[in-house]
Amino acid sequence: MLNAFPPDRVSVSERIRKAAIVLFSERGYHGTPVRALATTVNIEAGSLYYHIRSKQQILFDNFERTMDDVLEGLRRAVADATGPEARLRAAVRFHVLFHTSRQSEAFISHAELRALTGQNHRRIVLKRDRYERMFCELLSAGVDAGVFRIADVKLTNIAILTMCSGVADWFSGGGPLTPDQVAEHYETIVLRLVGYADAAG
Amino acid sequence: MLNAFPPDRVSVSERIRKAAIVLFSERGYHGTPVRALATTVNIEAGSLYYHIRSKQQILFDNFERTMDDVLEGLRRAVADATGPEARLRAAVRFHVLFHTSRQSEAFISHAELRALTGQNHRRIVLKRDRYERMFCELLSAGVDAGVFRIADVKLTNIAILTMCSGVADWFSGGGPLTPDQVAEHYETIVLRLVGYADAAG
DNA sequence: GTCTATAACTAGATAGAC
DNA sequence: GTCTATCTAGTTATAGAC
Repeated sequence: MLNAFPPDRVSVSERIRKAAIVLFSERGYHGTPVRALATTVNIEAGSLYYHIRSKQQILFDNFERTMDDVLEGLRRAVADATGPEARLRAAVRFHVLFHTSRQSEAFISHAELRALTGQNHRRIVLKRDRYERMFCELLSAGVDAGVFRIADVKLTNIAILTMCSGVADWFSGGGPLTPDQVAEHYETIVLRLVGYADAAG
Repeated sequence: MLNAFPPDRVSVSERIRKAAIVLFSERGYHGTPVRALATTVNIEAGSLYYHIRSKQQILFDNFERTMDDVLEGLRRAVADATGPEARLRAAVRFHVLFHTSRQSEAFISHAELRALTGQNHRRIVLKRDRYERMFCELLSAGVDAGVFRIADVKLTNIAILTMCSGVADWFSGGGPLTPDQVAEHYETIVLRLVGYADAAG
């Protein structure tokens, strides 16, 4: 049987990227020496710099990729759904599944935001704000349509987002629940907390 | 008018502790050199070690103090309340107010858990687990009494806790809402998401 | 109780051989 | 494309003068 991508065909750059995701999520950016990255990909520290510009650049590239993917993913998820309930469900489902399937990257994307410097930090914060606004508009739409009862939309939005992003903190693939089951529960929970009329759960 | 504690009566140890809370929350434990602590309290780096054992000890002491206070606070908060609804309300209220009034400490207590070493880490995780169990029992009590409808108590518990702890991430004293108002909103949100019958909000 | 000086080590990053 | 060697700077922590 053909295998188009045997393990040793994976580029060193890609292996560095993956190693950084694991190490940054486990020990934090400042807690991870570049030598630890080098050891993980079985090269010497000096050799890393043939592939990377700086440690900060690895972090920023990971942020940008993750933010772009989550923004695009949310856009697609809600585009397929009609009506405030279905659209919010789709958004929560997507958000939760993203935070289980790309758990470490998602985790880094809020835990290590402080570690981004200057312009890097500003650029990522802008993308995060865009994501929050997209989510917030789903709530407002439901309120305007009279199907959600929300006292403070911005507060409820951030409450929902921190709750759903928290999945990246505690989810375990070896745990009792599959990503799908977690997503299902969170859909119910979120619909309840926005006061959706038919949210029996 | 007498002032029993003029600013310069505050011990250096105490000023180091406070400085660490601010710096660790802003830059992270690994992102904060001990020299930054020294600068903040206007002494030289070497002088710090007359007051502290190690940087790690500062972090651990802060964790232990914060965890002890939050555990004791939760115990008192629910002790004053009767019935599942009132007890859960009191718990959420306390949790949110703790995360606004002692925002930086609370923030560190989940953001920097990874930075604790060996036995320090294990001891704090045990306390965190105790807190989670105390909270979880409030949910179970409501389910047993037939006033909460919860499909998965453990999942709902962690969803609530991550949501409420998230307040330490985004709350701003200069923002539009007072701590009391945030607590009020969160009480409503939580009662809704546990399916409390009378949770009109 | 704070200082200066420094030990002992680690950090991120570069240079040049191969 | 990876190596070794190294630079410069920064790290936590200690020692001994004052």
